[in-house]
Amino acid sequence: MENFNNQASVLLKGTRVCNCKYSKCLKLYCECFAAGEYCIDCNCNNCCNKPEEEDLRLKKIKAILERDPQAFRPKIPVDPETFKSKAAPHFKGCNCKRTKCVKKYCECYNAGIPCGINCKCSHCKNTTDNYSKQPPYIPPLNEYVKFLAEPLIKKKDSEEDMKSDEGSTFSEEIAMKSQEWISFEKFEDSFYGRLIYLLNKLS
DNA sequence: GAGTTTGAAACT
DNA sequence: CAGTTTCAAACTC
Repeated sequence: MENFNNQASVLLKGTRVCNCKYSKCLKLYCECFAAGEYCIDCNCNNCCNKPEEEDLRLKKIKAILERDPQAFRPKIPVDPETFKSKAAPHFKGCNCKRTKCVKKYCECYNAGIPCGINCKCSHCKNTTDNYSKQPPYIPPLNEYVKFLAEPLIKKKDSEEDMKSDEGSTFSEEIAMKSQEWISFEKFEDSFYGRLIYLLNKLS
């Protein structure tokens, strides 16, 4: 936990730059906010996604998580070594209707991954045969996100959504994941570590 | 660079 | 939870 808090104390900034005008960078529309990062050197207006507005920022994060405990879970599997998406399905899937998933409006196409079983798109051309045979992508829960999301899920969801807790333990679930997820889990550890650290400051 | 299109996120 | 609105990025001209 010590190491994890040290990680959390530094909100690493990626290469993204947002241009938000109306969201104050406190909604998931903002790429930086959605990634759990402060806006640094962005082109945004009235930005509140910065250390000076931390109280407001944390309230917004908490409100979003109340609505959807998975909201800040990375939707695209990312290899932290290369920062490139891995060949696994988008967590939520896309819902493209007009672009056939061959333009960057499509989150899957934009991430360089084919659409998969999680997608609800129409007339999709962003597919591969191999890919459609893959099982559903269920992002791994690490100890951090379990700590964060469990109370929210309990409050929000029905008993059937909780049954995985009764069955296989968290560590067993992780053990069942294929080797390719390991680097992604490390990525999540870092991301959720920061997030939970911030949430702890709220309570 | 301005205006349009698009689909995720947010809201009702 | 389905329909609508808001939003910022992608795209077109």
